[in-house]
Parts: sequence; C-alpha cells; structure tokens
Amino acid sequence: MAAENIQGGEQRRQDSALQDAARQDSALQDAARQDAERAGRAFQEGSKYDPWAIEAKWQKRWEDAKVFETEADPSRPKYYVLEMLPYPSGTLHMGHMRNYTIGDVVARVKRMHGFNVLHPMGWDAFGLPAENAAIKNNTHPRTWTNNNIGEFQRVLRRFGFSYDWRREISTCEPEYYRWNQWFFLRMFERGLAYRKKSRVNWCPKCCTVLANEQVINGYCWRHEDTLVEVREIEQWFLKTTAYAEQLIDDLKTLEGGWPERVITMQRNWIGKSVGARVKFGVADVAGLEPIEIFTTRIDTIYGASAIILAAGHPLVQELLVGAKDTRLRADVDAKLKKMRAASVKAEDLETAEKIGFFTGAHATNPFNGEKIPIWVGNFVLMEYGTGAIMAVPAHDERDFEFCRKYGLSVRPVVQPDGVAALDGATMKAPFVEHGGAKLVNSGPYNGLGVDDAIVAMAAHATEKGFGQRETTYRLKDWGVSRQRYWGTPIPVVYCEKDGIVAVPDDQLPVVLPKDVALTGEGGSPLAATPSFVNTTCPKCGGPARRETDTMDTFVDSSWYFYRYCDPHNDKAPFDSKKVAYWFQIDQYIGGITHAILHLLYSRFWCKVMRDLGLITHSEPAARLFTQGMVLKGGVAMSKSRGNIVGAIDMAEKYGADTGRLYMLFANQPERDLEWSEDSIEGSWRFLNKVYRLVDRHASELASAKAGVADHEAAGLSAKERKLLRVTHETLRRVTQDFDARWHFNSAIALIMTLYNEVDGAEPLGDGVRPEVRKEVLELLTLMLAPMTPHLAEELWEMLGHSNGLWSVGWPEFNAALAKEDEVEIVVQVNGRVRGKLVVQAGTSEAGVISKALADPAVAAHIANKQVVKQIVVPNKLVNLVVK
RNA sequence: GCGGGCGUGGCGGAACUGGCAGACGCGCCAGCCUUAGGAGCUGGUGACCGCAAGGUCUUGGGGGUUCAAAUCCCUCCGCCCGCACCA
Repeated sequence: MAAENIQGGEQRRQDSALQDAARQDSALQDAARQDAERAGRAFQEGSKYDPWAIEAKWQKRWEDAKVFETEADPSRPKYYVLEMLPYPSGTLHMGHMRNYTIGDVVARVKRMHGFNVLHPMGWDAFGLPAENAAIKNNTHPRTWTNNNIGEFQRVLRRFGFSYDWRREISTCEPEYYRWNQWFFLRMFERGLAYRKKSRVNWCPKCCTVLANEQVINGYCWRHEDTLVEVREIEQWFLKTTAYAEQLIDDLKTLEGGWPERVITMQRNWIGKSVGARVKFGVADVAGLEPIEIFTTRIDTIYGASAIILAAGHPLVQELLVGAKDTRLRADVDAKLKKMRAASVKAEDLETAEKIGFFTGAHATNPFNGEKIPIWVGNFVLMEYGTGAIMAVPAHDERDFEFCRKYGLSVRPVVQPDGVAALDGATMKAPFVEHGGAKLVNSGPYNGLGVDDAIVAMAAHATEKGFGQRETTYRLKDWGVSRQRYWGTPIPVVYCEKDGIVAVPDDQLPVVLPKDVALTGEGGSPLAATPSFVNTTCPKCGGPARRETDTMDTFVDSSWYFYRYCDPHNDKAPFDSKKVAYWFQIDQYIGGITHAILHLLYSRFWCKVMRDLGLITHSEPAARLFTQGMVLKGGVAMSKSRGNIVGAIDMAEKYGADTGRLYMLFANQPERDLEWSEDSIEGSWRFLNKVYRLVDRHASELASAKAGVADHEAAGLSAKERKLLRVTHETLRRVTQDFDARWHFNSAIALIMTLYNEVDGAEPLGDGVRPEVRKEVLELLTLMLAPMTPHLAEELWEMLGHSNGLWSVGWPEFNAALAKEDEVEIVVQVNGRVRGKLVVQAGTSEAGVISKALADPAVAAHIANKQVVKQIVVPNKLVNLVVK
C-alpha cells in the first residue's frame, strides 16, 4: 500500500516484483496488527470512548476532504514546519513519534491561526543499514527499504499526523537522486566538486570512507566500537571550505532562532582563526625552502624559542639528512615512527604527553635574525595551519609545557600592566591574555598593545615578503565518495582519452543497477558489476569506465526540504517560484544529534544553490528546535541498542490520541524523556472523562445556541460567571504555552485543571444554561484539537457541528471574562504565610493592609510587635515586617 | 582542561519578568459502587512534632543579596552533552 504512494516512475515499475514481496509482508503485518488492536479494545472494554473507531473515521474524512493538502498561495501567509526526515529502519519508535507529535501540534496550531501550512514527510532511504540487511537476509536493499517505508508510513498515518502525503519523497528513487547528480555536476563545473588523493577516514565495518564529521573521537559514528583507520584513497570532495567564511558569518542571522549551543557547536566546528603565516629560513642545511609557520600571535614572535614541526611535515626528512650523527639518526627514526603511529583514541589523546626531539638544524627569526632550534613535536598537527609552529613558551600553554620539559628558553615579550616584570626562568604559567598588556623585548614594537602589534608586525612581514595575514579554518572539505552500493551514483566517467568526463544532464539519472552482487566483502559492489562499469565516453564515444563510488547519504538530506515544495518536477530540482513562496523553513524540528553533520551540510548546500541562482535566501531554516531524546534505561532508543518501544503498540493499546497526549504531557519537548509506560493511564482516563462529559451533554447542546452573545447583558449567575472565567483564563494561558513557549505539558495540565473545575466536585449542568455549557465545552474541545485531533473532531461533531473542526480557527479568549473579580491575597509576616484574604480585584494598598491587620491569624503574629515595613504586591501578596 | 545544560515528594514533572514550593498526572491509602474488576466515582497523600488547633523543616551541600530566593550572586559536590593539543 504505502509503496504505491511513493512517487511513480519507470524505475518503480521495473521494481514492482520486489515491491510485491514487500506488500505481502505488509499484509501479514496488517493481520497481526488487527489482532493486537482487537486485544487493545478488549483491554479497554467498558469505556464509552472508542478511539479505534473514532480515529479511523476522522482519518478517512480528512483524507476525503484533502484537509492537509496545500498549494503555494501568495495571497495567504505561509508557514513551513518540518520534522527531520527519518531513516526508515525497522521500527518507528517513541523517539520518532515524539518528534512528529511535536511537529504536528505546531502544524495544527498554525493552521488554526490561519496560516497556509506546509507539513510534509519523506524518507532518507539510501544508506548502509539497507545494504547490510540485504546481505544478511539475502534480499535486495530496495525491498528491505520499501518494506520499512511501508511500515513507517502506516504508523504515521495511524497517528493521524497532518502531512500532505502527495508530497512524500523517497531519496532512493531515481526521480529524486537524479537531482543529487545534477547538483553534483553544477558543483563540478564550478570547481566545487573535485577529486583528489588524500588520507581519509576508513571504517572497516562500513567498508567505506567517512567524512570528518562522521568520526566521533576516532570512532565511526555508526559503530561506536570501531576505530577509524587512516587510508590513502582517491575520492571526491565538495568544497565546503569555499563557504567557510559565510558558514560562520551567517550564524549571526540564526541567533534567536536556533539554539545557542547548536550555533556554538557549528562555530567551533568551522573553527575560524585569524592570524599570519611567517617564513623562517633554515640556517644549517643548504638549499632548503624556508619553513612556514602559522600563528595567531605574531606579536609574540620575539619570544619564539623554537620552531616545531609536525611528525608528518615534509621537511622533517630533509632536515635530518643534514644530521651528521648516525646514532642520532636511528634514534630519531624510532621516535618519528612512534609519533606517527600514535593512536587517535580519545582516552589516549587525553593523557598524551608532549614528546619531541631536536632535528639538529636551526631556523632564523626573520624579525630579529635570531637562530632558534628546529624541533619535531607530537602535539603539532599536520592537518592544521602549515603543520609547523613557532613555540613561544611565555605566552602559550602548550609551548610552555613543551619548552619546560625540554629545557628550551622562556622569554616573555608581553608584559601585563601593573605587575612585576615577568621572568622567564621562574614563571609558573604562560601569560596568554591579550588585554591590558604591552610588548617588551620586541625591538621597535616595544610599548605597543597586543592588537596594535599584530597589525603592525603582520604589515611588516608582508612588506618584507616573509609573511602575510591569513585566516585558517578547522573545517575541511566534505569527502562524499562512498565505496558502497546503496547510494546515489556519482555521475562521472573516466575516459582513457578525455580523462574525467561529466555525464551530460540529458543522460541523467545515472541509474543504480538493480542486479548487483552484494557480499560485504572486498571493494565497491558497483566496481564488480561490468555492465555498470563499462560505458562509452560522452565526449569521444570511446570506451570509458563509470565512477563506481556512490555519494554520502548526507547529500540526499542536504536539500530534500526544497524538493517538498515541488516534489514531482522532472525538469528541475524544483520550481524557484514555489520555493520562493515556501522558504525559509519557519520551523525545523529534529534531534541535537544533527547539530553538526546534517545542519552544516544543509547550510552549505543552500549557499551553493543561492549562488546557482535557484534561490535568494542564504539559510534554509529560520528557526530550529531540538527536541529531547526518548531514553530507555538511560540511553537513547535505537535499533542498534535494542531498547526500542514501538509507537504502534501504544496506538493499539490506547489509540493514537492518548499516545499523542501522553508524549506531550510527560515532559517539556526540549528535555530528554525516560520512557515509562506507567503513567500513560492518566492520559487515557482523562480523554475518557472528557468524552463522557461531552457525551452527557451532547444531545441537549447539539441544537443549542453556541455561546452567549453578550456576556455583560446576559445576567450570568455567579456559577456561570465562574465557569466562563476559568475557561477563558485557561484559554489565555494555553494559547501562551502553545505560541510562546511550546510548554505542551503545562498546557495539558491547565486543560486537565479546567476539566476538574468544570466537572469535578460538582457535575456540570445544574443551573447552567445550555449556551454557557456549550461555550465551555467547545473551548475545551478546541484547546485539545492540536494534540488529540481525532477526539476533538468527534466532540465537535457531537456538539452539533457538521463543518469539521479543520475549518475552525483558534479561539480568541475574552479578556473581560477571564478577569478575576476577586483575588486571594497572601498575607505574610516576616516572609512567612500567616493568613489569606479575599478582596475585590484592584483594592487599594491601604485597604488591603487594613484588612490584613484585622485578620485574626495575622494579628496573633504581630501582637506586641511593631510593624516596621509593609510590602504590597497588587492582587497577590502583603508582607508585614515586624520587630 | 574548555564550553553548555541539569539537580524540586515514592515517580514523571509544575512554578510566566524574585512573591503561597510541590500545580497536573502516576503510584499509594481509605471509602463508595459492584457477583467481580487492571472499570468508574469521592476523599487523602513532601517530612517531622501534635488528639487537635497549629507549629517546625524542606527545591544537591555551604554561604550571600533581599521585606521575600527553586529562581539572582559566590563556592563546593554530583550527573549529562559537546569540543578537546586548532598554534
């Protein structure tokens, strides 16, 4: 069933046999599900509220009425709310369900507020698990994936999430991934996609290369127990570094809309530092190029005690050629070997001691002509800057540690104001601050402040030609080649004559072949498929080989949200006009796990698309919400940990609305949530109570007038007045919780409290005219609507409406009605509560105080004492300070 | 080490800009209704003292600011997350 709804096309028809198999599995699962649902009904037997019937009924109505289908409409304000698209693994669990529930509430609230809401869903369908599952079960990745998609879709539909399913996309379909290829070619044309041989991260379990972002403390992001190896491989890169400056700069535009810590994480990841390159000539070995170092503190260059090279620096070997002593030579080779083999494991890094050795050669400080020794040190990274540094121990923690250990001189050149002169021989720690200090021992620069000195000295270096200002980034280009099958083929061929040749646009997509031997052994499966590999050169028509690497699946998810705007376009990735209407994403919702990977790549892609002229904005999402994880046993639910609770189980046992309500009630959405099924009963009971309440009044109220036209003139009884007051006050606060704070848990608590007030100790009914009762019950229903939409529709119908709740807006609260006539004032004596008063709202300070003093309980506490101070917080509190 | 977050009853959690700590729900206790109930309803439920009225204590520990602190400041402890030799 579900697979039918994925966008059609030639490829899918070809795969119909595979999908038939998937469908048969699904049919079996359906039968099992119906059994379970029957069991749920039996379990809840005796309750009048029948969520299974109600939910099926309204889901059908919504579908028939096309309630959630949206089109771009410039005459209406739009709202694009998006939950990160799931990888369709085996089971849709409570973590997913929480994510989509939050998004659905937002979508429904925004619809009620009159926005034209885009709320789509799709599948991140390429990826390694499908391939591994296929190998294990001797099936095809497509079968496995489409099976899971069918299952995911069914569960999402079962929960009544308000998606426009016509816009569903699946990234493993050629209709989608052809545009990955198209974008790749645009980048290739502009030099943003390039091929190079480089040291890469290799996961032996994935049997593929990983991007830097996918290496966590030296381990694979998918395999927490697998150390990443370093291999030298030729592969494709996307030039993310070309956008490093913008990626960091535009973070400013996200402040306020994105969580602070995500912005910080991105900023740190990109790791901009502004500094300078300086060349130090090699003094002892003839004919060598100068050594270039990178520093952010050129102002401290007069304090340089040594040059330190990374173990992998190309000049290390050449410098050692000059070492005369062969014993030194042998010793040094052993040390180098040890340094290069140093483990990348986090725990080793933590305890890593700084080690190094002297090369025997010296370099010349271009500022003062001083000869300083050239060392090799394990703490200098080849991958950052130039792989060489100047060590200024007096003003850098690491240099200080290294130089002290090896007895290198420490010479302060920046002197903090108002302190005794720093002494290199005795100082216990380096002075690393910038402010409030002047240069000393620095020739013509003495007396300058740090920032001024940096400018002046960099200018001097530039002028003399031995240096220049430079900005470096920690961010590296995105390696996108993957030596696996289940991904987007990279649309390039290798021709003996023409070299690397792009596949022309009109030959896209390069379709992933269906029949490929998947063994999990050896190299890329595509490379072992001659019918795929052997092709002709688009340029010369001669024999050529296809590229057999596929793209990192993060490519798929870097731009998918644009495709939702125009999912069936076969001429372009999307129509820019449609995107211009819907974008930016107003609210993106997903896990913090993607704070770097997905979000960084998406931001990069957006800027590239902007420079291609497809869009005009620079950031894809104006607001980002990172919802907390659902934990079981203290760790996030995940298939690999085997601690999954399936969302469907909850729908079967209690119905979707109870499940949704409970997910929202259990905690604030940004906090982590330890899963426990114990208290879901409370949500079930509450919905039952609401149902029974409305049911009891429905027949009488169905034809009643809706609400009181003029509350002032109506002559409301005290009881009616109170009912309306508490209802409207609840509405005011619930509206605030929905719009401003997303505190769905306290919104639900407020609605529960309202129920208790309306129908608690005293049942609703006696002496309350129908129109008042109806107003109360309608508002209660509307407040529940975003969270428990099926039940709300049913109640709305029971209350006599045939129009469907989806056509009803969010109610306005009546401020006059919500206002309290009387307020309770807490009376404190010396900060301790001693009594309570009920007074007319707005009673004067003097009036409140005299009443407070007259209160017998209060009087007892101030007897024989003198009131020295009276504090009055209007409508709230009186504090009498006595001595 | 650096950056960020968190710490409230038996449990999940409320408490908006400092103003009644423990809302709401779970669980538990008692009662009602029932042939029965994992159904429903009513009441109670932070700890301690007290027959009661009432009082004292209480938001990880300690200190401070304030008429008033879960909330602000200092300090210590614990847990979680991110970064981690980035020159």
